[in-house]
Amino acid sequence: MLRLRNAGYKITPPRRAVIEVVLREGEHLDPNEILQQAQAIYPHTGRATVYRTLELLTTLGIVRPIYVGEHGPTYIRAEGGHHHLVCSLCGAVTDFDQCVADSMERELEARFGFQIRSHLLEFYGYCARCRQTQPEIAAN
Amino acid sequence: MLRLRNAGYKITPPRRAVIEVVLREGEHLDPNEILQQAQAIYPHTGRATVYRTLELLTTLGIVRPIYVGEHGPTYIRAEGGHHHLVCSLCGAVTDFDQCVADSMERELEARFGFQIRSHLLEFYGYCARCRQTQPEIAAN
DNA sequence: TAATCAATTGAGAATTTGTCTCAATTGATC
DNA sequence: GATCAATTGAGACAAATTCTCAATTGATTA
Ligand SMILES: [Mn+2]
Ligand SMILES: [Mn+2]
Ligand SMILES: [Zn+2]
Ligand SMILES: [Zn+2]
Repeated sequence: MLRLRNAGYKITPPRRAVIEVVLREGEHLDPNEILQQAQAIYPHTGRATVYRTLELLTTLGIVRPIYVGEHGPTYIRAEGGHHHLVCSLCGAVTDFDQCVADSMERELEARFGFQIRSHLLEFYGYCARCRQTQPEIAAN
Repeated sequence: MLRLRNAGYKITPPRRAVIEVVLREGEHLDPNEILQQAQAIYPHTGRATVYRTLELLTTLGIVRPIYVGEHGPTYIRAEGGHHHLVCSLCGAVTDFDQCVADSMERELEARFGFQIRSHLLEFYGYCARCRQTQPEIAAN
């Protein structure tokens, strides 16, 4: 909200709604779900505006699209870090906490002149359940 | 290739083509680009087959979709790790080498019964160039 | 508070992506 | 070389995303 205003963008009802929805804790929502939930808050919200707002928020580093599991992109808050264990078979995503990435930020910023705002650390493999049900694949 | 055969799948010309294209070093290609390049190798390659092959390769943990920059999903080889610095403004992706993620694998595997095959570590923020050209946004 | 105006919006059309179907083909095994 | 389930591609279909443009509105100013 403040970030938006500071960057010179207007605060409008549909933008408020989209932001509220996407920043709700623990959500990994696709654009359609975001549209639905935003309309529950501000009924007039249009589809195009949802896409436009997601793009804007991404640009401002407030949300981030992640592509995981079978289908389309999903959006999560960018702030801080996200740490996922992703199953390549069933697409299940498990969050975990402790993360060792912050220790690298300073050096990367110095080396590349990059200003880091957040990160995403994902491990890919096979979840406990898929290892049981489909050992042939997990094995090889 | 061996992974495919071991998992009981046939080795076919379009599959070969898609694999060759996606595994080419440094490529982050979307399905359409993959189709184009695969057709340069094996002209008959069809769109549906590209999608089917990408899904299969993802399932086998050979490639991984990532969602970076403005538009749709992009595919990269999964093997080992990928380490990206992603600019939220211009979408530029810079690779870097040293990574501290491997040190976490053992513990996560033990804790979640998960079999880890690879990882993706991405830092988001603003690249040196965008910090210069659009200080208003990078600032706030 | 009222006027101003560039930014923003939403409906629907248009386009782009991704999925499905099914008859024809083919890789692997024998 | 014969066999057969797996795979393929064309094109229909469906879903996701972007575009267009007239109408509206948030923020700033008088
Ligand atoms: Mn998460
Ligand atoms: Mn890369
Ligand atoms: Zn699983
Ligand atoms: Zn940049």
